[in-house]
Amino acid sequence: MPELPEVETIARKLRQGQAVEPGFPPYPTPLGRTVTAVWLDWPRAARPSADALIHTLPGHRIDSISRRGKYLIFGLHSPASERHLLIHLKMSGRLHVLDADFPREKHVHFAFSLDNGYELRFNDARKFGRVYLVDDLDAVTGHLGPEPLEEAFTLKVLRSLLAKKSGGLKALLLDQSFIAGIGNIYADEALWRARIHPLRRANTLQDTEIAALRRAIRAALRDGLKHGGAAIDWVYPEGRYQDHFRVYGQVDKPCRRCKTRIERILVGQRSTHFCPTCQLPDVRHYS
DNA sequence: TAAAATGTTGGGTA
DNA sequence: ATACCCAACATTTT
Repeated sequence: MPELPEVETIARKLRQGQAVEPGFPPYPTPLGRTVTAVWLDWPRAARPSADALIHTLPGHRIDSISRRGKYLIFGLHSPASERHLLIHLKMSGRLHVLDADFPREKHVHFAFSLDNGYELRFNDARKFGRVYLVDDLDAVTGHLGPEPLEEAFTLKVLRSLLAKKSGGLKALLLDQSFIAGIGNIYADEALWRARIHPLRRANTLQDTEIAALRRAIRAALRDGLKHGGAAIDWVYPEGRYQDHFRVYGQVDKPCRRCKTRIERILVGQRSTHFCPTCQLPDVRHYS
């Protein structure tokens, strides 16, 4: 579900003890708290296993909350070695910190009891989400491409990444090993900002287009972050970025640059929205 | 009722 | 190896 801006927003709110979603009460930050017990009712989501989480996690203190790509990372205090709890929200995952006395909602599948009477709960209606307990972070996040908002994501880096790929750009932007954190919304928004057609082949971009794409990706993600992410429906009912979409879900609405009606096509089973005028396909270079 | 949904993975094919 | 397609995962919502 959530993409980079939404996951980053969740990480920030968890660190600060702010309600992740409207209607939920504030809570003390889980930072510095020790996990005292693990409850779960959907073992298939646990990696390497439900047993590993239940037996290993209690006693560990949460020392940091961060993000890599769309993964939330809880850094655990572990004198001997590094240890991390990672959560991928996939399509419908939500995180709440609530008083342990507060009844667990229907779709809560993991509850991490903390030493202050609160629980970190993973609510996941579609059950696509995953929870990992690992020593080596790279075992989970090692395959991810660069973080698009970091300094290291330079024009040079993007240029060399694109040069190796001959497929269409939309599919490539959704590939987490290419760039980490972009999903269906921000891929479409970035391509519109860059004025590049979603089916344009990656290795046919001119240098000015590569620069535009890099700026567009960063601008779309930053804009999303600025608005607290996008709330599409019940899945992530927080954020206002949905009020600023240029193309995502804007079928038949006028393009804000040229007034052409926004179109929707299917690319690799995913809805793809674009302006057929501003993002004109270059007949020599698109698939 | 059918279709679609902010995501990933694994299998098959060329 | 790369690209591309499809099914699968499981549930809710329109």
